[in-house]
Amino acid sequence: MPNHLDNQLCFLLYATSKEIIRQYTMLLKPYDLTYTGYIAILALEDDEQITVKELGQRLFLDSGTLTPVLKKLEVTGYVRRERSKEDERQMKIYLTKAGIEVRQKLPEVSRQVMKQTNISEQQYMQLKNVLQDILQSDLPMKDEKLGK
Amino acid sequence: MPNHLDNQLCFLLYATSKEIIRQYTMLLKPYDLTYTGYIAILALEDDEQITVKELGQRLFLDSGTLTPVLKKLEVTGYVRRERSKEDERQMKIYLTKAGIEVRQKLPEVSRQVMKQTNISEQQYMQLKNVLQDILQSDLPMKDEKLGK
DNA sequence: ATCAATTAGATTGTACACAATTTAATTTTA
DNA sequence: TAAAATTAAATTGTGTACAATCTAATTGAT
Repeated sequence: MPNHLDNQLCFLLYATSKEIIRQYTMLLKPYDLTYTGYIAILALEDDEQITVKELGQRLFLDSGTLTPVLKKLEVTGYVRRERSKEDERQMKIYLTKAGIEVRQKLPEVSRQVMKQTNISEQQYMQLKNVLQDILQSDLPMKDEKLGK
Repeated sequence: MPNHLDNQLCFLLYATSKEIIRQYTMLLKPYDLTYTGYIAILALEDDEQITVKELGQRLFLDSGTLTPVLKKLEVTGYVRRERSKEDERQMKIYLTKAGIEVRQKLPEVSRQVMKQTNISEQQYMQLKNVLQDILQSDLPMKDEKLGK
């Protein structure tokens, strides 16, 4: 880690996040899942039907990212997508039986990656707390010109 | 933050990293810089000529990502790229005068983003230490099948 | 010196990420 | 209630990421 990047917290976050996601990506390949598909499946409850919008809020992703991911998960057989009858604009997303089954195996993947990072329980909690703080410190959105 | 993602440290890292990079991206637009271009410029020293490979090691990026970024920085006028005379395979990258100038303005961008995240000095240091630990805990590479 | 291995960077292909636009459906309002 | 505004999802366009392949240059081993 060199020179001016030394004190860049953002760069550390960015690089660490990428490294860890690479670990997940490798371990998820046998399930035919990418990291994005993985978090989408984790975000769905067993008997829940949610819209793309709500899923996007949980994952901090928009329809531009989610639509192709969900289409691929549908082809793979882990989710189904159905036009809502109450509001035809909405797509209802839900896990298939295969989706529920694969999700049960996923905690093992996560455990394995965490083991590799080799961080202590204390560090884990510190990290979690700080990150949650930052994420909740509602940062400005792209159209957030004038203060509310 | 919902259900099974609750305890996912990786997801927190991923989401926080994206949010902060979004802040940078907005503030970097006036300089015609993306976040990737920004870290590339930060990684270059004033009178240094480094290869794409070495820059990639500093940034955890490969030539597939860096080549187009560096070409764009060249068009914008912040860096120059020259074939090395000692080894024609290598490209030597270095900052132009404009690149050196813009880099001097960049700490202000970083300061502004950090201010928005609103984390304490103590949290900043905690975060930095843990992330450095993880990043240095050399995680397996893609071809790292057999030990050692 | 020659041919095989290695290396650097570029290119290709796949998969996000996200802004901006589009389309269709729903809601609001005059 | 008809037109205007809003909304949800999809689409389009740009810019990463990264694996895999390719090309050209260099190094190594005979």
